[in-house]
Order: sequence, then C-alpha cells, then structure tokens
Amino acid sequence: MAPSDAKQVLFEAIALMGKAFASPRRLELLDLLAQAPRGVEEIAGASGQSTANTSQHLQALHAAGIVTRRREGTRVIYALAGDEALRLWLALRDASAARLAEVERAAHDYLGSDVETIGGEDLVERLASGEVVLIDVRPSREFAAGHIEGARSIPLAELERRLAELPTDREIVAYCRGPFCAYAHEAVRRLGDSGRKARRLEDGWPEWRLAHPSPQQT
Amino acid sequence: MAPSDAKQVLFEAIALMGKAFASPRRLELLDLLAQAPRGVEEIAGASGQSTANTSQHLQALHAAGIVTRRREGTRVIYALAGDEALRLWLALRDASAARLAEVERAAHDYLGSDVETIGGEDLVERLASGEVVLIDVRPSREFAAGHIEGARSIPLAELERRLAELPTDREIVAYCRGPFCAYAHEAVRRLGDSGRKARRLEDGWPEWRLAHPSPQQT
DNA sequence: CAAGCTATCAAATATTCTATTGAATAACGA
DNA sequence: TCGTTATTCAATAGAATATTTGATAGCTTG
Repeated sequence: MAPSDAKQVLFEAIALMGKAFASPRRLELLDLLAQAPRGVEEIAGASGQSTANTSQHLQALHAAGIVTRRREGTRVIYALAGDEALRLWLALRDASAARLAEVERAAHDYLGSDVETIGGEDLVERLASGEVVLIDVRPSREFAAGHIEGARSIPLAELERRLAELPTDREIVAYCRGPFCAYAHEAVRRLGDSGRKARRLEDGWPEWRLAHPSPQQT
Repeated sequence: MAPSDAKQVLFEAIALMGKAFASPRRLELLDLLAQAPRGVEEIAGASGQSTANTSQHLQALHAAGIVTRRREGTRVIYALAGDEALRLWLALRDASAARLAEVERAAHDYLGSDVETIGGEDLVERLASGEVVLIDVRPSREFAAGHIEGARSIPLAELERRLAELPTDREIVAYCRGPFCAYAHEAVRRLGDSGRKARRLEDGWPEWRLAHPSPQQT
C-alpha cells in the first residue's frame, strides 16, 4: 500500500467516529444513553422515531465503538461505552455551545427564562451542612440507574402532587440530565411559584458522575 | 415553537459541529492546521485536493467554528480556532485509536515497524541534563510556527545531508506532528542505521503545546 | 413446539453530501 | 485602470446516508 493510500485509510477510520456524531438523531440517542442504559424500543419511544430506524442508528454507534450492546432475554440493552465516550460527547456538546451562537439561541428557546443556578462545590458544602434539599427531577428509571448521593427522586411529572413533601424553610436544589435539559428549569420555576426558594444545579448527572468519581469506580 | 421542535433544533445545531468531523478530507485539513496556519492553496497542495474543494471544506469547518479565517493581502489564512478545537480533534483521534481496531491497523501499515519511544517527562529531565539532543523533523514552515523549546529543526528531507551535525555519542530524540505522523518514525530508523541511538517522542507538537502551556499563553 | 415479543435485516425511496467544473470576486502591483 | 494571483461561488453529477415498509431471526413462555 502506498503511503498516501495508507494515510487516507487512517483518516477514513477516524472519520467513522466523526460520522457517528454527525446526525441529530444519533446525538439524541446518545443523550438518552448518557442517563441510563436502555432497550431499543424504549429508546425509540423516548426519541420519537421508528424502532427500525433507531436500531440502525444504534448499530452505527456500536460500529463506531461508542455504545455497547448486550442481550438480556428478549431485549438488547444499549449503553454508553465507558467514560471516554461520555467525555467525547460532553466535549462536543460544550464546544458547540461555546462556538455556535445558534446552539445558545436554540437552547434558550427550548429552556425558557433563565433560573438561578448553584455550582457543584457550593452544593457539596451546603448539602453537608443540611442547608439545602437536593432533588432529582428526571424520570425514576434514570434515577435508578445512577444519581447524586443524597438526592431524592421527584420526577417532574409528580412534582405538583408531591409538593407537600418538600420543606418551605430550606432551599431546594433541582438537577436533571444536563445544561440543555428542561426538567430542572421547569421544576425551579414551579417551586418558585409555590413560594419556595429554589435553584438549579449547573451540572446534570453525567457531568457530576465524571467530576465526582465514586470509590468503587475505576 | 413547540418544545420537541426546539429540542430538534438544539441537536441539529450540535450536529453541525459533529458533521465537521465526519469527512476524512476535512480531518486531513484539520490535522495540517493543527501544525501551523496556512493559506488555502498551500493546504490544498499539502493534502492533494483541488483548491476549490479545499476552500469548501474550510468553509464548512469555519461555519462549525473550528477554524478562524483572516485575510492577509491577497491570501486568506486559516487557523485552528483556539485550544478547544484542538482538544476536540485530539480527543476524537485518541478515542478512535482506542476503540477502533481499524485505526491501529491502518496506522501500523502507514507508520511501518515500531520504534522505541520516550515519554514527555523523561525527555524534560534528560534534556535539562544535556543527555539528549532533540530534533524537530517537520517541514521548517511548521517549526517556525511553533516548536518545543530547545529543539533543533532538521526536516526529514534534509536529514541525510545534515547527519554530520548530529553527535554520535549522545542519544537523539525526534518528534513530528503526532502519533500518526510518519516523519519521526522514519527519522529514528535512519538515525539507527547511521549507528546512533535514537528514540521517538510519544507526543507531537500539538499535544506537547497543550500539555506544556508557555507562560505568555492564556 | 407454537405463540408472542423484541430486535434486526433487506429493499426501495427520499434526502443530503461531496467533488468537479467553470465563472465571479477581491486585493495587489504595474 | 488593467492584468495577475488567490479565493470563493454556483451548478451539477455522482455517492453516501436516512427513513419507511415488510419480512426474518432469536428468545421466552405457556
């Protein structure tokens, strides 16, 4: 093989991974998988596309080595392939947000009015001293797959009904999937309407996990 | 705008950046720009594609915010847009190498037989103590745009002719564009043939620069 | 071992990307 | 102002990718 051919092959191989990140649909699948592993139909439902199409996209991601696949009885469970894949996805997302004004605009349209946020270090301190209550407003399925230590699961859909469980004399911090996830924004707004002081955690669960590795993780 | 529409827009915006990394040709341009800023024709020549095509790809990269563009007289100089873009490219490349066996195989075909390497920290020590001579075997244009402190520029093409400049009683370390660049591999092989002890630095210039920020850089 | 799930495959169509060509534009120097 | 050089634009043909539909394969349960 001539050197220039070999070089082409090399870049083509790397582009395989790039292509995996080139489709909005696939990115949506990745975003879902960053929260919790799932079966194909579940993913298809959550992202609003046909099962067959979802399956194809998932296979593309698998071929690029970004997701893993395991059979569980009659279902096939897909999951993100390690922290490296997660890091890559987060890096792409953040780089987009930093560089493309459009992302910020689209995010703003989607998320609605800004709400007050709290940083990770602040949260750790206040959580330790009992000053705040931390709630995870993602679907309970995702809470079960992993959550910040000390958080209580109150999915957004149940928030109104379970408002009484939350104190009125302490600050409440809500988090969800990440900076572009609308759940925590909405939760903070509703808690504010109920007369409580509430803020949104800057990080979502995937970012938190990477930044605060638990002891039993490698 | 309905929420789901807004969400689509958001992922589409992020995919814009993903698409930038989806074409082997564009990756090759990125790889060149990671070494030094250049004009369009120069890039086209170095990557062996037509000028018009190169210009189009460069515009795609520009639209994604990965490269900057500035007019310099009659030429337009493209450059990588900040460390973030470089970091993203390196992360993608490394993730590919880690996950896709094909990349490794393609790299091996391209690079030829393995040569001994030396790590960054080792190099710093030995360089300080004068035990080794460090040479940069990239084209002089790229050396001029930035290089490791203490390195001497000996482009691969001139190596045979300038062999006499290099000592035979000290180890020689060669570096080039990065782990997938063949220059340093080839240089180490030739130096070995001339009876000298030589090794290849694991990092290339872009990796080194990110890992060893110079004081005047932000 | 048949029925019912879940996931994948295969083929056809629609859409989007890429490369090429030739013309148009912008800056420079005579 | 008029060539010259460097870059970009516009149109098009060809290649690759996405989506849908309907058929198939693997596993589990009765």
